[in-house]
Amino acid sequence: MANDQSVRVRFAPSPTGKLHVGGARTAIYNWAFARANGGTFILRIDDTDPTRSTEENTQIILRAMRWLGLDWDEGPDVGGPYGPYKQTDRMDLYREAAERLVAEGKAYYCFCSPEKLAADKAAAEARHDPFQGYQRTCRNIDPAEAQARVDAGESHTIRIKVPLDRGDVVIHDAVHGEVTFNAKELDDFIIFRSDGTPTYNFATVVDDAMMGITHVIRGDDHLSNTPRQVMVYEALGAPVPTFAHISMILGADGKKLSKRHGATSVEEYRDAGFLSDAFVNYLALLGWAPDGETTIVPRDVLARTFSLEHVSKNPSTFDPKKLDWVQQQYVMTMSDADFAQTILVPELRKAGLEGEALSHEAHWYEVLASVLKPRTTMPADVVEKSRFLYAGDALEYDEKSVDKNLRKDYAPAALDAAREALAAVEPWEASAIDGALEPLPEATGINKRKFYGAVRVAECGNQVSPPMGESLELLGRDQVLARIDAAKALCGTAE
RNA sequence: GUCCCCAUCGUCUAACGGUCAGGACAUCGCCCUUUCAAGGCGAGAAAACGGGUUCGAAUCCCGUUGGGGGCACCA
Repeated sequence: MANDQSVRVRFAPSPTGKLHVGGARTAIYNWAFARANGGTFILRIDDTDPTRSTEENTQIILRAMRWLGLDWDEGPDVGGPYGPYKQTDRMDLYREAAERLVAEGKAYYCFCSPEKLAADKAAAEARHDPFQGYQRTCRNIDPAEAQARVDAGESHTIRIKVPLDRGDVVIHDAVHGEVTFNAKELDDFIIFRSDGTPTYNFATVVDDAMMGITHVIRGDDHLSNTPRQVMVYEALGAPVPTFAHISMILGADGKKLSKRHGATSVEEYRDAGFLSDAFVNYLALLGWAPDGETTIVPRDVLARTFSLEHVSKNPSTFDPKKLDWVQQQYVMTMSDADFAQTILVPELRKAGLEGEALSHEAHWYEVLASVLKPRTTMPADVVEKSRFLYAGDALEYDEKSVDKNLRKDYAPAALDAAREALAAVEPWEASAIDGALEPLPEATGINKRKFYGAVRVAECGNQVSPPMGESLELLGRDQVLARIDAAKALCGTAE
């Protein structure tokens, strides 16, 4: 067993599906709690349900955890002193633990058939018995006789023997406080199935006990299982860890988050282009608040300041709009070079606008990054906003924009003035370009909005575009002048 | 049925017996402005209900209602 000084926590997903947002938040809290307390974060794969667990899902979960940036100190791939870290590799341990409990009289063999169990339960229901658990039929079979029946090959399960004098079970939950379960509710539940595999409530506790887990941070849905698990800890003679049951994550309709609410798995958010920092930030703050003000908590701050005291008891609704906002906050803190390298260029390549060999110098992408950054939430947003830069002479004009900005009597004069000024700008860079254009509306007597509107549509093909100076700088003087010439032809069609 | 959990703006939340119930997202308005953003300023918006306890309750207690979860040889 681990020494009881240091914090040891674990995240133990079942590989029966992808890692979903609720699980991700549980993982984040466990990780952050370990880091904030100088403890150990363990990843364990709870795959005792062989029919639903797959190796593929395990790999998907590991990949998702890595993407989230939640590094684990012990786990299936990195090993550790308390391995193995996959329940299917620990079957012998469960068997030994169960047999030890039987030998110590803390568990017993049960030979009741599923049919008898069902009948007992129906009878209890019929007489409105408040106790609907196992009737303890096999509890008093003589151990020697029971062993003989087992040896003879009779089908059996193993049940925990809840002490008759065990009083109410009181759980000290770090987020819920004291939770009391009535002793009468406890029944002698099955810890080992007739097929020789352990049940979840048993395997988990054996693992948590053997791995020296000090704090069990998990979903609310396990709260009602906790007294059962406490029985196992006590039978095992192991210290009961501190529990922290965190609430569930709901969809906008207040129902448990599911497919019909949209993306539910971590990898869907990754594929959509969310920054893992932003995603972790958002999830961490869904149900945890360091104070009433803070909205941005970078991962390293989370790892330093997370505490269970501030975890909320109420279920929280997943709000995609706020996730978007957090994402944008993170995007805006990126440097131009970083944005260019990690978001802009990859997206341009994905869209086929750039090939493996880049068409411009690094500086060009940084200028583009600087204007696109405050206009970007998702990485893919940059593509449409950059397209005009790659159109060359085949620029597509937005019909409505042309109508409103070029097919006007003032447009030719505006374009002529702009062309003359732009032909002479030195050096060819944003501030000089803006400086050269700036006096022209007044000089030509054309309203500012109209003037810039004409130039904008001529250069970008649309009345909505990134800022003028940078756009023209990126286009290059030759292309800028060529587009003005091309646009003048469009002006001619004015009525 | 039974046990357990939960209940502050639309959403995430702050406060931990005394505040005009604060912040953030979203919404709306204004400002900035050559478009779109970004940014700045501002507005509307909350204690589920009913009883107690207390000089005083969002905060403590009880009940009701409403949501959620467990009660499996699922995890």
